[in-house]
Order: sequence, then structure tokens, then C-alpha cells
Amino acid sequence: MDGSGDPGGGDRTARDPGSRRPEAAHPPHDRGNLCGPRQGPPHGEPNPGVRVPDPAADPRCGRARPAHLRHRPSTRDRHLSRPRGGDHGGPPRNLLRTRVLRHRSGRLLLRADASALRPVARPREGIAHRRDLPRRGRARPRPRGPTPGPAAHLPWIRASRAAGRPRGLPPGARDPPPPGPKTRSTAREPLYGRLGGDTRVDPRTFCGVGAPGRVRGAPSVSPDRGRGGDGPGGPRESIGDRTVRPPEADLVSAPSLPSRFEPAEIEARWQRAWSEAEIFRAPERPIGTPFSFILPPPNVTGVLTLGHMLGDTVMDVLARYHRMVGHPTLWVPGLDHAGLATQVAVRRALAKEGVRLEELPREEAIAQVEKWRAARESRIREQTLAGGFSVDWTRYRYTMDPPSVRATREVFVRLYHEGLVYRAERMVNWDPRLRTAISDLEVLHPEETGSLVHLQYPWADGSPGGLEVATVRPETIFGDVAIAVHPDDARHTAALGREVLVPISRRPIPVITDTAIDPAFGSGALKVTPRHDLVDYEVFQRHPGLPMPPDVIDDRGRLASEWVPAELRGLDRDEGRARTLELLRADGYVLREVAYRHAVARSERSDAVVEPRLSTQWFVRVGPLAEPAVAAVREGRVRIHPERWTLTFYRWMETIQDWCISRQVFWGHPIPVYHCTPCGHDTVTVEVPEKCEECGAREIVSDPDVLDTWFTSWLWPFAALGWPEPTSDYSHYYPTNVLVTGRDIMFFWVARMMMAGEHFTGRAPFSDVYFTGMLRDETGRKLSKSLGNSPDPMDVMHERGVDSMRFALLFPNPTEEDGPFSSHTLEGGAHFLTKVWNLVRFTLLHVPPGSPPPKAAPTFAPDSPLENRWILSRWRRTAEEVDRALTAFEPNRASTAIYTFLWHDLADRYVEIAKESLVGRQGEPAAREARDTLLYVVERTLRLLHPIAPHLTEELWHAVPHDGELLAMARWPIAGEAPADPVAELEMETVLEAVRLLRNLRAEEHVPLDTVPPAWIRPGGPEVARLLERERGTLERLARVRPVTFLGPGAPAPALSASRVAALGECYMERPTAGPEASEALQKERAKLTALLDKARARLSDAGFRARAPPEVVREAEEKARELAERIGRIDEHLKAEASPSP
RNA sequence: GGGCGCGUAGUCUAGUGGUUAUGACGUCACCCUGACACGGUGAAGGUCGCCAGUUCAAAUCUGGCCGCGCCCA
Repeated sequence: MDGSGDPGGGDRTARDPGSRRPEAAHPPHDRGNLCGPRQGPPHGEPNPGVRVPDPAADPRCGRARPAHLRHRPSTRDRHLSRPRGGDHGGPPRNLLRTRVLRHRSGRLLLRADASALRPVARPREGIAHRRDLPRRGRARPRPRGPTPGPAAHLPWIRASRAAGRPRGLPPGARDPPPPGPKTRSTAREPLYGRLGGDTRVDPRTFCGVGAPGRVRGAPSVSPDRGRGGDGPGGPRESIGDRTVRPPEADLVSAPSLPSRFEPAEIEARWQRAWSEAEIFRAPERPIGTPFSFILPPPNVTGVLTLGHMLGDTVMDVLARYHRMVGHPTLWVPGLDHAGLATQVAVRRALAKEGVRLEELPREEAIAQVEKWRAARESRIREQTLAGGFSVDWTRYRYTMDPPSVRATREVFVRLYHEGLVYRAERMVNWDPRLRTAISDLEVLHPEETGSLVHLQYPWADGSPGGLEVATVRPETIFGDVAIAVHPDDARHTAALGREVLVPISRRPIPVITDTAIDPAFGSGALKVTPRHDLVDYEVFQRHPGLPMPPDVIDDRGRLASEWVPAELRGLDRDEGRARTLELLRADGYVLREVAYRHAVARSERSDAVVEPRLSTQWFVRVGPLAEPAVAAVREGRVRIHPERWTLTFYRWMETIQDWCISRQVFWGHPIPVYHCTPCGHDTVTVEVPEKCEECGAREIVSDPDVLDTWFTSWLWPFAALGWPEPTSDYSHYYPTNVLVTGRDIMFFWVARMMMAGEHFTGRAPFSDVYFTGMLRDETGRKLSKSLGNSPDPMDVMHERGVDSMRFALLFPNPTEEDGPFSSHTLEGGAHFLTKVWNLVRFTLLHVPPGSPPPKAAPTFAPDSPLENRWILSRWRRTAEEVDRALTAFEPNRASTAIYTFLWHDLADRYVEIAKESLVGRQGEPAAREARDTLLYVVERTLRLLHPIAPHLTEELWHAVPHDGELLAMARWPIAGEAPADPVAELEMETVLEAVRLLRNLRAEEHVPLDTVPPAWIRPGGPEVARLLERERGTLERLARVRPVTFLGPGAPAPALSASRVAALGECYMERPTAGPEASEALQKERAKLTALLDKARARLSDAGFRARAPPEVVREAEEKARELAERIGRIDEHLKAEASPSP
């Protein structure tokens, strides 16, 4: 645990440079130009008032150009050739703006020449088409086509070759052996490093795509611009060549997106856009049900880790979701001063310069810490900004800013006057290195091997022998006041009432009895050292006659006091122990020493062995505070996710101890207690008093201690909103909705916040607590700084992009458990985002410029293509699942649902099926319906994905016809808006199963992909027959067979064919090898089915099953058995036929 | 020592009583098919830790054991 105040999480940390107020780091952009309210309407209704910054103005983007002119070479470029008449030299580069190219299909393509706007710097490697790159596993050049290269006329590709390929290859040799171990995609070095510094200003870098669906009347955009030139807003530079724009008629628009995306550029641009539109700023007077929560303020001593990123991502997903749903959303960022931890860190830093923090005057020391804090704070903010998290920076708070001071003092004073804060002399955990009390929670108990020393305490009356006492801390014998034995321990009855002498110092002490003594430990006799052991102290308290000894170990952990032999005084504990042992051995007190494994208390902060020490401290009486907090959970007012942690919560709350809140350090909130020297009264007030409230004397001394950091943190959900002042934020946004944090600070922080919330505000501070898991590396170890296996999030974000990181953090991680994070998961995230990117590119290929944004789900005629009805239905189910997951605090499930839908259903199936219609081979009505469906589903899916991958989806959304200014404030899609169509889903399953069978046959028979063989299907029934005949086109295309011939029940199968038998029927494909031998696959299938059938029959023949199982289960089982038997029968026929082929 | 949790293909993971056990990474084969090779198609790979029990039926419920982890003492 992070013992010293880091609500941001134990293993997490953060920092950022800069000024305290975020605005300084991120100045509002030209606020004067805002022509409407800053806050958008609660929904994503188009908000004409919000001025969206012009991404094109971003210097990192190069110059603005219309979207359809912005283009980087992609696959299709290799098919491009110049229009006739194009010459090799072409116009001077700096004049050439666009080119009309002819696709080999005959279509015209319009493409921007990247060289037009600026000289081509060394292009990034990825610009080159993949065919130009060394490929994995293929060593030999593959000659293709007569031209030197597929895109040799493209200057940047030439450049790329020059830069990226081995010299000396002839122009036609395009695939040299891989120069490295892997292709670039699998190379491990950071992309950044390889790209070189020119990456971010590369003119080919895509600078924002058009916004064809711009809202009517949006002031910042000229309405006639269409797809041509607008980014998210603002006037654009005109390139003055609109005449180049060809007639709409026969132009299929070129993809306006490059085939890969450039996360760094996109992220920076949209983060700026969001920031300038101030959409994360929560309204002062929210309308509707707010959604609010605090960011666990990270510890100023650390840097943000991936653990923080996980938590922040989860929170951001929730925030963006609720914002889109229409809830006024407030996410309060902050920073924790982390008193002890910070002091330790600064102390260490100063020590390197030879300065001892303790020796500085208090003011000077505080100034040093302040300086340090300011530097760290800006680092933390930088990281949070880089992550694009949608916090409201205008509400940024620090745990030592004036309102926090006020709240902290207020709370102390109230508790003091309520009798819930008190000062007492108690045993506390003392850190002798830092010289302060620390809390139980800041003490670790690692197992260590020590030595158990058995000593003989001689009888005081001089009789021979003595009492055997075992101890691991012989140096504390000088503080002994008694030897205690269990009253029932027969071994020691003779010793009762006698006295023994403390070895070396020869001081007589009594033998007493106490039932707390464990007779099984050592000799059953315990030395009682009340000032230096909790158990001993308790024994001591039960025996009022014993004298209180002086401290034999001082606050620095040195042997001290007159009870310690002079020669040992001043020695450190360890050395003192060794020297004491020597003396004991020399004088014959040692009976034996044995190695002993035991838990040693160590300070989490300094690693020093904790010294139990009797000292005067301030405490909070937590019993009365704990009860309402427990009640809140029992009554369901606070829900803990994962739920099982509620058990741990209860148990801890039941055994809770008073909380020591004073610390003997200088960095923190001073304890607001002022002691009057003349009369001894303590004045405890919120305002700093000038005189004693009792006697009026001015000689008052403030308490030298400061408060535990958590004494401020536990107030955070309301203190950060302005409490105790009745602020607007407090009244509107408190209680908050959720707390997301690591479970390692459940006791430190979460439980205490609940106590404070109930006690001071009368309400639970949040209704849901979500504990994230821990991240682990590939070998299952926790990511941690000390293990060195925790990558810096900044590196991760630079390498793969923020959204990839976010996706990788969510997707593979179980909701309730620890999850893996490695370069593999990160790569997986990046791959998915590339898939999304390319799916949108594909969509843009087929959605003509200026298409209206999808306002509602397309409606279909009864005979509309199956795939359209199917994909809408699948989208609806996905949207439902995403809603369910996000309201249940399971963002990883949302990510899984979207991933599966988008990749498998939408990209792999729907798009492949719908291509036929989209390219127009089915006529214009079919093309239009497919376009409408595709556009609708893609646009709505981008919305669904936005909370998880905000930057990418924002970019893509602007490329697609859409309604509204920013996706971040667009309306959350309503699942019910698309019709559920179970029939379509069932039918599609059948069709896809048939496709799978045919593909299977193809692979099995090694039919090359460029061969389109005929196939036969004998449907299992009339319904299947009707369906498959209707979907024949889909079948033929996806399976790459033609024609498919449907066989009637009795019709003979083609000779020499391979076959598959499935529930839907039988499929055949000619066997090119023409062997009559029975198919291995058929045999295998038969064996599998037979096993299943045996199982099914065994079940059916069980009388118990028939009698007790629900009837529908029995019916299903019978059905299944029948079907299996039938399939096996059909397989047997095939095998027979193959064994004796018909002539 | 007490409590909680987890053991499913090489790895990570879905799956809360009836499924031919899900997906990802990795592996193998074929393929650059006009979005994507950061891609597509197909395949191989699992006695669901072990043992007993409950049940007509167990990866799933119960108990015991083994292994791992976390928290508390």
C-alpha cells in the first residue's frame, strides 16, 4: 500500500509540470469568439454556439486541404496510372496540387499529390506500400507487371524506397530478402524512433477530414462546402483549385483517409479541439441528472503509471458515456500533497546535494518542498493531458489549497468538540528513521529470519539457576519491568511470587501471571517491556503495581536512558543488539540461540523496522464513524464492485482501531490546536486564534505536529466540491456517483471517505465503488516500478497512441481480476484501431460526398437483402450489451462487444456480403440500401466506440456524414432505434454455415483461391433450400464457388467429389485430385458425430432423464439424436459411394 | 494462523446446471480477392487442477485435497 497519502492508488503515481491552474498550461483559445454558451445542450444536439477549433490551423498538420484531396498512397495506388498524356516530369512540383488518376478499372480517381504543398521530407517508412517492404517469410522477388514498380510515379514512394530499401537492387526487384528479423509491423523498436522527427509535420499526414454532414446553419462553416474542405470547424484555407473537382457522375470518391492512422497527430488535434470547445467543463447549473465523480488525486511524489492509466481510462469511459447519454458530467481532477511521502522524497533529493532537510529552518524546508511539488505537479498534469482524459480542469483542486485547508481544519475542530478527536499516550508505530508515528496501514510485515535468544534471568535471592525467557530483541531487556507467565503453566508455579534479576543490569523484577501469555512460545515466560511492545504494554496495564520505565530506545532507535548500561547508550538498535548479546554471552546468560522466522514490522515509507513506542498522539475515535459507513453498504446505498470486496470491507470495519492522525513531520496541514502557556487550555478553532479563548493570554503555542494526509483525503468527494461552503458545485454534484480506484487503498481511503461522508454531509459520498484490477506482465508479475517491468505510460502512448493503450488496457482485462498488459496486448489494441480506421475508409469509398447523415435506422422492404436486416439486428444487440456493460461498470465487456461486432460481423461478414450491392452490380436501389445501412451502422458504431477510443472515433466521425460538431458531445445511440430481427439472425447463421462448409472443402481439396469451382448443395429441408437458393449470390461470392447447384433429395451427387455433411444439408465440391479414396475429413467427422450420438443415445435411454428432465430438454435431445443419426447415415452413403464410384 | 479469491489449448481469457467449451496472442497451410498483410480463409491444439458428492444431467453446485495469488494477524 501506498502509505503516505496517495488516493490515486498505491502503486500509482503521477506528476506534471507547470502551474497549478490548468488554464495556464492550456490557455483557453480565443474565448471571445465564443458565440454561444460554453456548455453544450445536455444531449448531443447540434450546438451552433460552440466554436470548434480548426484542426488545420494546427501547425503540426501542415496545410489544410479538402478531405478528398488528402490522400496517401494505399493499396489502390499500385493500380493507378496517369491519364494519357501525363508526362514523366509533370508540372513543376510546387504547382501541382491534385491529380486525376485513372484506376485500372477505368474509374477516375482524384488524388492530392503530397509533394504539392511542401518538399517531401524523408517519408516515413509506412508510406510505402506494403508490397514495397520486405515481407515476412518471402525471400524471393516476385516479378509483377511490366512497370518498374506499381507506383513508381509517386514521388514519395520513390523516396521511401530510396530511404528504406537496400541499395543496389534493380528497380524491378521489389522484394528483397528481409533485412531484419521481422517486417516493420513486428519490429519492437518504438515507432517514434524510427519515424524520425519529420513525422509530425509530414504534409501527407492527414489533417482532418471533411465534415460533409455539417449542421445546417452552423456558423463557422460555409454550407456549400460539402465534403470538400472542412475539418471540425473554422474557416479553411482555400486551395483555389475547386475546378479540379470532377463531375460527380462517374467519380467514385477516392478514400480520403490514408491506410494507417497517425495517432500522435490526431490525438493532439482533437485534444485541443475538446479543450477549446470546453466540453468537459461541467455546467454551473446542471439541468437533468448529473453524473459526477472525483479523480483519485495522484500522489505528488510519483509519476503516473499504467495502473493510473487503467483507472483513468475506466473513469473516462464512464464520463464520456454519461456525457453522451445527456447527463451533465463533472469529473474533478486533483493532486494529493502526500505529506510523509513527499517529505521523504524531497529529503532524498536534497541529500544528494548534501543538504539535510531536517537541518533547514522550517520555512526554508517548506519552501524546498513547495518548489519540488510545483515541478512534479506539472508532470502529472502533462501525463493526464496526454491521455486525453475528459476531466474538468477548471475545477482542478489540490489538497493543500485554501479551500482544502479550510475543510481540513473545520473537520478537525468539529470532531474535537464532538469528542471524536482526542490526544492520548498510546502505543504507536514509530518510524525511527523518519522520526514520526505512522499508521497501522503503513506498516508492512515481511517474513524475515531472526534469532530467538533464550536467556536465563537469575533468581534475585541468589538461589542457583533462574528463569528461562526467550526473546528476539535482547537489547530491550533493560526496559523490562516483569516476567509474565501463564497462570496455568505448571512449569512456572514455583516461580510465582519470586523475583529475578535483569541480566547485566542486575535490576530485580517480579514474576507475574497473565492469561495473554502463550505457554507454547519459547519457555512460556515473557519479558514485559511496556514501552516497546504492544502486548507487553497491555500486560503492563493490567498490573497497576509495576513501575513505568523510561524509554530505553529513543526516537531515533538508539539505546538510551539511565537504565541502559553506559557503555551501550547511544548505540543504534542493531548494533546495540549485537553488543548486548556479546555481553550476555560473556556473562553466561545465554542458554541458546535459534534461527527464527517471523514477521517483522517495517515502515512502508522508509523500510526501517518499526519501533512500537509509547507516545502522545492525536487520534480519531472511529467506532461511531464506522457504523453509518457499514450501514450504507448493508443498506445498498453504496455498492462495491466487484461485490466480494464488501466482505473484506465489513471485516475491516468491524475490527477497526482508532486512527492516529498526528505526524511528526512538517509537510502537511498543521494540527489546529493552540496551547496556552499560562493556563494550559487548548484552543481549537478553524480560524487561527490570536489569544487563548479561556484566559485571553496571547502566549499560545501551536501544536508542532501535522495531520496525516488521509485526514484531508477522506474529505475529498465533498471538500473538492467546496464543502463546507454551500457552493453551487456541492449542492448540484454531491453526492458523487462513483469512485474508481485500486483496492489497495480500500481501507486507507475508501472506507474513510464513507465515514466522513456520512458524518459530515449525512450522505454516502458516492453510490458505487469500482475497484480495478492490477496489471501484470507476461510472466504474471505485477507491474511495478521496483521490478522495472512497468513501462512509462508516456512511452506507451507515444509508441502506439493513447487509444491503443486504452483499448489494450480494457479489452483483455477481466472485470474483476488482475489482467495482463504487455507489448502484445498493446499491439492488439493498435490492430483493432487500424481495423476500425480501414472500415471507415471502406465506407467512404461507397458513400458519396455530401450524403446526408444517418438520422434514423434504415427501413427495409420485406424482400430487402438479408444482410442488411441482419447487421442492423446485430448492431442493436451490440448497443444493448454496451449499455448494459457500461451501466454495470464493466467497460471491458463493452469493449469486447464492440470488438466482436465490428470486426467479425461488420467487417468480415457484412462488408464482404454487401460489396456486391455497394459496387452497384445489384442495381441502384440495392446499392442505396446497402449504403444507407453501412453508413448508419458505421456512424452509430463510432458513437458506441467513442468512450473507449475517443480520438480515433472523433477523427473518423468527421470523415463520415454526421450530424453535430463533435462526437464527444454527440448523442448516445439508442439501441432500440434499430429493429431486432431474430429471423434474419438465424437465417444468416445458416448461410454462413454453408459458406464455412464450402470454404472448408476448398481448403481441404487445396483448390487455389483464384479458381472458382462449381459446387453442389443438397439442402436438408425445403426451408433451408428456399433460404440458400435465395442467398445463392452471397454463398457463391463468400465461398468463391460458382455455380452452386442445388440437388433435390434423390438427385445423384457429382462423381469424384469431396463432401461435407451438416445439419443444413450436404455440400459437394469437385475433387481436383480425382482420387476415389474416402475423405479423411469425412471419416473424422463421422467419428466425432458417432461419439456425440452415443452420448445422446445413452442419455435418452436413461429412464431418469426422461422422467425428470424438462420436456423441452428431452425433445431437444431426441431431435439432436435424430439429426446426428441422419448425418451419420448420409456420411456413410458418401463413403460407400466413394468406395465404389458409380461408373 | 485466519479470511477471500483464482486454477479452462503453449499463453491470456469467455462461459453460474443441458452448447459439438468462446475469443485473442502464438503455431501451421493457402492467399496481397479494388478498406485493411497491423489483413483474409482454413487448420492443428483442451481428460475445463485432482478426488469424492449432489443431480436425470456438472467446466458450472457442495465437500476434501493440491497449486497459485491477495488481504488480515
